[in-house]
Amino acid sequence: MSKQTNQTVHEWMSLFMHRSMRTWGQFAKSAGLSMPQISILMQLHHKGICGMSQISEQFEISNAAASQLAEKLVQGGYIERTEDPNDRRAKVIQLTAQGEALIKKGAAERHRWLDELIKTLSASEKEKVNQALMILTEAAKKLESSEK
Amino acid sequence: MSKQTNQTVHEWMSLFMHRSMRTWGQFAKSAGLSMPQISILMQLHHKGICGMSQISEQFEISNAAASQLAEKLVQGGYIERTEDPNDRRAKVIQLTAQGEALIKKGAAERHRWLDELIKTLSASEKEKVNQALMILTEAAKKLESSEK
DNA sequence: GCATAAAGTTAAGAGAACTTAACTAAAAAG
DNA sequence: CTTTTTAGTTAAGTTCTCTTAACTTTATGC
Repeated sequence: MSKQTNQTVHEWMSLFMHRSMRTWGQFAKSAGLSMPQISILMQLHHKGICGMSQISEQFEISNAAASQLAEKLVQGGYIERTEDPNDRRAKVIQLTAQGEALIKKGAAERHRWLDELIKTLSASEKEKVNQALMILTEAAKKLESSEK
Repeated sequence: MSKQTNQTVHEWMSLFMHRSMRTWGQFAKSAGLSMPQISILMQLHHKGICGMSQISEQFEISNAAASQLAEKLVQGGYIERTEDPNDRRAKVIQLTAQGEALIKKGAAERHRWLDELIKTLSASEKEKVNQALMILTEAAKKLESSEK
């Protein structure tokens, strides 16, 4: 049964990923940003606030590269870069209101397809999907916090 | 209730996307390929076979760009480019065995996290997730075929 | 305190992905 | 059959990312 579930999850994931990656690429282009830039904004949306080193670790790029990407995002008004009060060598970055708005808009575009999908479901199917994804989200959050 | 389901789906999706995008980036780097290159391989994995024009449309790049990317993938042995027998102007590309293997390996790496996630679920939770994702996958396939 | 390590920035240059423009070859239109 | 359109490639040049190396500033180890 577990084998079965893995299979189902993988299939859904492939389908979903394929679609989402294209959508993000198109959105990035329309916003005039590159994928690496969008990725950093997404990371900040997810984490809230981040040190520069965390960025370079997460994306496996050098500090220099992270610094340069951040600089462009600061120039564009998407993020704010401030000194870490606990360690004056370190800088922390976070989304500005503009950056937050951009990511939300991108998410909304990606959501459109899912919403279309959900519309085609019956009420009981919706309920099943709802429950299942709540279970998965909960489990993912637990796993993530235990990883750290 | 529909509102609720949308909300749940969006939350799961954000979490999942954030993780998957990083994983793909890391995989691409470890394979010595760029994201655009990996994206094309994924597209081919999904569609099976593709004309050049379809590539440039899907990724919203010029024909020239698609052609250059394809050339590199041919050089690398990941795809095969042949003349379309129905239209000798056109070329079609498809994954080689090597390209197929690469994409499968990447998928497997991304699946690892999901499998960990599923392991933490109870049997009844697994069953719920299984059913729900089967519903979604089915709906997505229907939607996709009706779009064309 | 002084040497060493760590966080980040800057500069220079390599490499990749685009674009436009010019071109080749085949199909469609007339 | 000639003209025009379509599919794709090639070339030149631009922009962006990323790396290494040199540097600044702050923290840490002894």
